[in-house]
Amino acid sequence: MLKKERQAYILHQLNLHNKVLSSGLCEAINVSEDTIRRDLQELADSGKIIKVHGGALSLSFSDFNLHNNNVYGKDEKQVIARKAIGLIKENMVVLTSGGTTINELARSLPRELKATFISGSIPAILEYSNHPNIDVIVIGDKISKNSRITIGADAIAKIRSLKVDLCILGINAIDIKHGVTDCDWDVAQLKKVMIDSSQNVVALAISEKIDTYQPIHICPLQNIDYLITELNPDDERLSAYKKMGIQLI
Amino acid sequence: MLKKERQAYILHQLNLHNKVLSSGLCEAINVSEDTIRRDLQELADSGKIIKVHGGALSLSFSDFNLHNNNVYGKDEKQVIARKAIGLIKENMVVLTSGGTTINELARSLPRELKATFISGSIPAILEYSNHPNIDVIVIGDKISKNSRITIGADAIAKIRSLKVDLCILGINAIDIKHGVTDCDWDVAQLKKVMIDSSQNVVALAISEKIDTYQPIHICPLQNIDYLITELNPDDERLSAYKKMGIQLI
DNA sequence: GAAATTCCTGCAAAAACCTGCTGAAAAAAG
DNA sequence: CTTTTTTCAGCAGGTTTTTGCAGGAATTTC
Repeated sequence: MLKKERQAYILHQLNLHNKVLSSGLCEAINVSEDTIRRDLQELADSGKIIKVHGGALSLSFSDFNLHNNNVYGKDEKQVIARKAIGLIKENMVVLTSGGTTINELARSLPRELKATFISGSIPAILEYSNHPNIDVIVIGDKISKNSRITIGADAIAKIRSLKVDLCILGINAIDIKHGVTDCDWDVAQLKKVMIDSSQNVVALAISEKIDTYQPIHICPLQNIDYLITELNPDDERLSAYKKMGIQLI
Repeated sequence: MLKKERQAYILHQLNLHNKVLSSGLCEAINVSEDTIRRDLQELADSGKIIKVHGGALSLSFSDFNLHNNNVYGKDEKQVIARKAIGLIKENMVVLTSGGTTINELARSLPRELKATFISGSIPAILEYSNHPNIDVIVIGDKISKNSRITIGADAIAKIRSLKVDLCILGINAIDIKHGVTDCDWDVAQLKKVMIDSSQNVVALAISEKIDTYQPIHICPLQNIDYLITELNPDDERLSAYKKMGIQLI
């Protein structure tokens, strides 16, 4: 493994977990601890990381004002992201919505995964396009300031013209009676079309959104193939959804 | 195997695997390691790859952390950005290309400016969408890893359907004889269409790109209305362009 | 305060790099 | 069609980078 490559790997790990251990890295990359130390030293000298005894910390650890750190429920979302990644197979075409859970997913994609991602979410696109093996297709239209995704007739028409393998939605609310619901009309329209254009639909939600609902209807539960939360699939809070035929992960 | 052929092979391998080893290449192509080294050197000089000790990496490796911080010629680009902002009037619709100069422009836009920006450049879009008073319209299509802009037939068709007030291009090379030129075919196509769809065209270039040219033609000097560099408009290096009727800023 | 890590310094071997040179091949000129 | 010029690939040498290791200093932890 080349030096730059190693350092990129370290930075990536650091973005993901906010900390790395020298010991862990030299294990993972299979080089001597001295080499890791020197890499960390270099990265620290160029101001990309904060070196500490035994490893290093990400910069965003200190200035906790930065975007990805104060995401609400970050740990849960990382768990969800990891589970969702398991559903993405080689060379799939995947359509994703916006939202912080999706961003977490985008950031955690393994380097070696080859796939095509289609999205209108600016933060997600940015993450996807950092990945070397992922083709990214952008849904164009006007950007909605709140949600940082493209919305409008063009976006909807474009999505409608697709037929992809997998659709991964970060959802705002789901319950037995109303199905999947949302609070933003434009976003809801988009999600509807995304569901129609996909073979399989995956819903990502942290557990506190389970059994809640919002004013705008997106789809009934029948349209959802997988529901991913940070909970164990056997958790009783999810049993009702299992009965509806949704696969829990 | 010819030189061009070899280099094409290297680029191909690089697109495929994101890294190549000098040793591996000289094995595969069956030439001496020096030859490979010289090829890599050339490709690196023309900015197509990133050369590292032991081989080379694809451009998509350049982590955006590095992108934001040590942009080459950053100070000059900030000067250019400030000048360019002077051309943007209230409620204008502005089409912008990609490139680090444009990113600098996007970052420097005054908070109170109300306008609509249209672009396919991911970093630029991100900056625009941080601004409170700017409407952002995204040109959708597949993302080119090298340039981080959307390219393709959809993007071109979309741009062709527009007619905007101002088009701001970060340009790669300009000289009296060839006009505006570039080294990336896809990018050149986009810029051509952007120029056609705009009332006025502004070219941004740091002075060292003045009087240079690249293989792919974009437009003759007649199509350019304004040329902005970090130099004083009266600088003698620019006088030839003034004579051609281009307004210098 | 002692044991265990981790860190730093210097060193040496291996790998990769650069420079200048040479002869061969291709391109341009006559 | 020949001569000249230019470009190209390989080689020799000397230099730099990278990496792992050893031994001692510094830091953490219990």
